[in-house]
Amino acid sequence: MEAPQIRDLVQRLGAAFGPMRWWPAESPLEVVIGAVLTQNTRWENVERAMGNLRRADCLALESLLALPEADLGQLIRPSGYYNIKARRLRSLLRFVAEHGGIDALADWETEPLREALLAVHGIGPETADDILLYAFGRPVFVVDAYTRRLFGRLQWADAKAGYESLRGQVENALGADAAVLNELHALIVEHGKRYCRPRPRCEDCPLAVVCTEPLRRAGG
DNA sequence: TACCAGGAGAAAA
DNA sequence: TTTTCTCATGGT
Repeated sequence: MEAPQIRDLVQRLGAAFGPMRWWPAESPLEVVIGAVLTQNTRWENVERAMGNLRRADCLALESLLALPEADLGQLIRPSGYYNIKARRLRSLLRFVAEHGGIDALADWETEPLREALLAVHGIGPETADDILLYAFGRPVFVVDAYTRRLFGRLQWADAKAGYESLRGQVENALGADAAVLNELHALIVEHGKRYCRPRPRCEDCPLAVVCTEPLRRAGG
């Protein structure tokens, strides 16, 4: 994977799809919530769960933490894994509350904040980086299933490449530019949704990437 | 019916 | 240390 290739990818996908303006949320707290709910789950199902929270007037830190875990689980049920996600979400929200809320965390340096997020139960590297990039505007790249699949098909990285390796390569190539890293990840997801899943449409793909390998879960 | 989705942690090997 | 299993709803 070379820097000019990655910059070219941003250019081509940007020309094909236009600006993405991610993350699809109304506030940093909604980014935090959505980052947990979208773990291994279609975004459409996350939206159903977010809708339930909104209708229950539970999109604020205090109201969410006031909910019993079982009740929270029922509200987020459409996003799947609802028992696990209710616990993870409460762990994350407690972390936010204990450190003074979203605005207070915004004052943290990126690396300490990343380490602290990773120490929260249920927050792995992808979820932490979603939060860093889309809630706090930090220059980190999010490596997700779409990214692994596309980079694999472009033969830029083998399927076993580690999360930090891929993240580092992209960040080194594009520099510490949150706006560009934001756009690239959003464009990769858009590409995946339009041309890879649920049904491959390689004939229309602006990257001319062909789905050669079976459509199995890539990496982990 | 079977498979899959913008992961992460626990358990098993 | 690495691999496998588990969690779960909703769409195709």
